[in-house]
Amino acid sequence: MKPVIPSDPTSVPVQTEAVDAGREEPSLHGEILARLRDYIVEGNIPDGGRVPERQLCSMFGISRTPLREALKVLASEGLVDLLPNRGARVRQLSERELGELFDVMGGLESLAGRLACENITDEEIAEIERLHYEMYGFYLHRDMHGYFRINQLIHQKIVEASRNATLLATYGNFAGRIRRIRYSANFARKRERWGEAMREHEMILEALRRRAGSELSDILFHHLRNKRTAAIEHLSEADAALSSPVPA
Amino acid sequence: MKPVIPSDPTSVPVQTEAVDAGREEPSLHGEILARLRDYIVEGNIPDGGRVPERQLCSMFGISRTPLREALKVLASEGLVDLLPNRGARVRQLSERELGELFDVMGGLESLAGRLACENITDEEIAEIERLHYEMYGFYLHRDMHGYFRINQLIHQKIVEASRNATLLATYGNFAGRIRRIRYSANFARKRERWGEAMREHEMILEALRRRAGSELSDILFHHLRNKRTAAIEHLSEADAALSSPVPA
DNA sequence: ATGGTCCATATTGCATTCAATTCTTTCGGG
DNA sequence: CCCGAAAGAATTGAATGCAATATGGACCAT
Repeated sequence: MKPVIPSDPTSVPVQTEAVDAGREEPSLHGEILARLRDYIVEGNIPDGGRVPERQLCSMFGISRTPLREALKVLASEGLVDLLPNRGARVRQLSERELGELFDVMGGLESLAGRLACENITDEEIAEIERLHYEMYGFYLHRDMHGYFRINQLIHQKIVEASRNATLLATYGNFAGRIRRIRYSANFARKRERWGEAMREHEMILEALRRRAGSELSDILFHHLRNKRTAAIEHLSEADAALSSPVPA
Repeated sequence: MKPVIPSDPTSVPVQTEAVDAGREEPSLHGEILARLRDYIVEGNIPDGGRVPERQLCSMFGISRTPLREALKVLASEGLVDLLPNRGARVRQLSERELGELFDVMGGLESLAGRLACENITDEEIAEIERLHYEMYGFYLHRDMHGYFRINQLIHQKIVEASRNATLLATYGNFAGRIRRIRYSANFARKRERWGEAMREHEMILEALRRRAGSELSDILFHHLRNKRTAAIEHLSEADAALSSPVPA
């Protein structure tokens, strides 16, 4: 008889099944998917550029199968286009699609704001207030980088306060698709837009304090609408400058 | 010589590449993906049931590779869960997740209504009016099946009128995830809810006529909220009846 | 009889392989 | 000198193969 003692108490088999909050994927495929997504979102491949299967395989040290699986997923997420027999290209957003994305983001944030008003705690509001004033500081100092960082954080916090994991995941998805666009330089020429955005954020905070769902919903949508307009104007100008580098 | 006349004006070669509205995927993988998704959405596999790779392979007459790719995509869409080394299971929605889904749907429809007010044509409104009264007829005759069919069509038309292909695609995605739940029998016990829903639809139509975006947005959200409540109550009752078939 | 261990089977994850399509280069003609 | 065609190289899409892990059942000990 060999009283096979169950290894030892410290290596208790963790219950990876009953996790319902956020399902984990410790598989190779999952890791590759995340890494490839980051790689693309971070802009390592130019807009419309090919996604070199073979090269990425050796880069990640894997075979083509898991990479191709990841590509299919990224295609369904809208990050890349899959041209039959011609490989994957990082999807370049037309002006129209960019506008559509911003509107959907607006809808999601609008929803998030409404739900947040139902569920947010006083502590979370206090935290957002803190961030708000921090952001205001960056605004006063004209620190665009700091401003945007906190700005994203505030929006993120609101979505988290909605207590809706599905919404959070969807929001993250679309945020990734937009993040490829560098709209950080938006306020470079449009100072007044920056002030406007700051005022909108005042309204957001104020509505959140009152937990006025419908109002916050409206404010957030229009906030994103304005963001959209600014982003598209910025993009158009950039395009125009590119197509005619030396205007007469 | 053969004066290759450009066929004829009716069969102009369609540009399948420059299509930005809805990109096509004529590949085998794309077809399998669509077929498998339908297969699951239509409920051919029980909730939480295994998705038999090999069996489906022979069923579709393909090898495992494209099927596995499709499964990865369906997992990212939230239709199935991928357990490492243990295969795919059709995702069973907890009550909480179902509620989350309904809320997100509410957010999307809310957005769609707002955008629709900006873009809808008089003809489209007239079409929705027609559908509305047709649905009202089904309501009067207590024809639930007909009612639900037109109901879905109206919501679909509103989303289409938003002129936002991204939103339309996302909406379809979530609709598929919910469609597995049979909530057709919702009004069976709750007649008053049916009347309430009908009144909400009156308000929807009325706001749409006036193109009152914010209002319609609000109405649609609350409409979906009520749908959500009804669906979850229905589900809970069904569960309760299942766990204690013979109440004392 | 019950609980646990061990082994055979089945299934999964990934790598490799092969056919098919596309891209590139080179050659010939105008 | 430029353009077009054709062959070769490279890349993609899908099938198959193999190692690793999970599943199911028989067997043994208590």
